Amino acid sequence: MQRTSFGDMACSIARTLDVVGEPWSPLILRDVWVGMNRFDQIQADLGISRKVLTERLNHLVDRGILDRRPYDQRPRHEYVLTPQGTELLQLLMVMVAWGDRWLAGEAGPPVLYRHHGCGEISHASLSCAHCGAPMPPGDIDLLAGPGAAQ
Amino acid sequence: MQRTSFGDMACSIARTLDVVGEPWSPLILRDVWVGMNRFDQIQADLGISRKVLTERLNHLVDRGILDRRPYDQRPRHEYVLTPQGTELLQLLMVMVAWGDRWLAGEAGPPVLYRHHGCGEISHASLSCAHCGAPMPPGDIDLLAGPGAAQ
DNA sequence: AATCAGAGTTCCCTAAGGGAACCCCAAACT
DNA sequence: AGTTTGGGGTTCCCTTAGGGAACTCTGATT
Repeated sequence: MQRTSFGDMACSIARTLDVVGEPWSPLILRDVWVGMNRFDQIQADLGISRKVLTERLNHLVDRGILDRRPYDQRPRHEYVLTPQGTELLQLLMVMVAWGDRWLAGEAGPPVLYRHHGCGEISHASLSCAHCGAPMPPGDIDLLAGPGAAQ
Repeated sequence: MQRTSFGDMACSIARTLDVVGEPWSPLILRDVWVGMNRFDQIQADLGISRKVLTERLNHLVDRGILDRRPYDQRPRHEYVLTPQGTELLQLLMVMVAWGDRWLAGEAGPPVLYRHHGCGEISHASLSCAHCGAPMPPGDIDLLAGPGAAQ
């Protein structure tokens, strides 16, 4: 489709999209997260075309999000999250929180999250990494950073 | 490209992708967030094809993320975030945090976030909406919810 | 009347996704 | 030994979405 590459933009949103912004990628990460580590498992679960799944897995491995490792003498591998990939799960958690809130409808959320810390069903919300207080989008000023484009 | 629709899956990640998962959509929201509210502004800033921008804007308006409103007697409109759209910015903030951490490189992050609450340069991290403690992805149990597929 | 500017349309071309069939390889039957 | 099985992909063709440039429409403005 001769798609524009986002990787070269001076924008961390665009750069992140360059890694996991392609169709299916977040869903593949979700599957790996919940223990579907093998090609055929993921393919069957998502109903994704095998061709596209191959492309996405290769891309995620290339970008350091997934690790491909053998689990048998035969040429069999499974995919696991790298530390970088594990941190990406935060993005999925926020998507879940938003989707649960606005799109779950009558039936309610398809999956519930229980927080180990307090043992309660909950969801993710954003807080300031510095002071720990809530940090909604409106409570932020944007300033040019060192990597800003000229 | 006869793309599979994610909207019907019993998964809040897939449903959220159905709203903002298409190429460019998060970047369009970012632009609107920082005050680029008009078609030509966004088009010039992103370098997106006008055709695709039209499609994306219509989709985001249809899904209740943006509001299209006139600002002149002439047929001129600008796009603003709805409450639903404003909450989606959390997703962008997490993308920024991740991209800043893993992809900013030597130059450092292109944009800095200052939190109103504490006045410090910071970034978003996830906490439990129930108890307020940090909630990394590993500290969560997933349980079937009421809207789970059979 | 002619021009202008914002906000799209239209058209063509290329490339990406879907889908089904096919392939490769090591192990496990028979 | 020969065949089957099953994971993990390739290959091929078809359709459709994105890129890009040109064109249009509509009220101002000159």
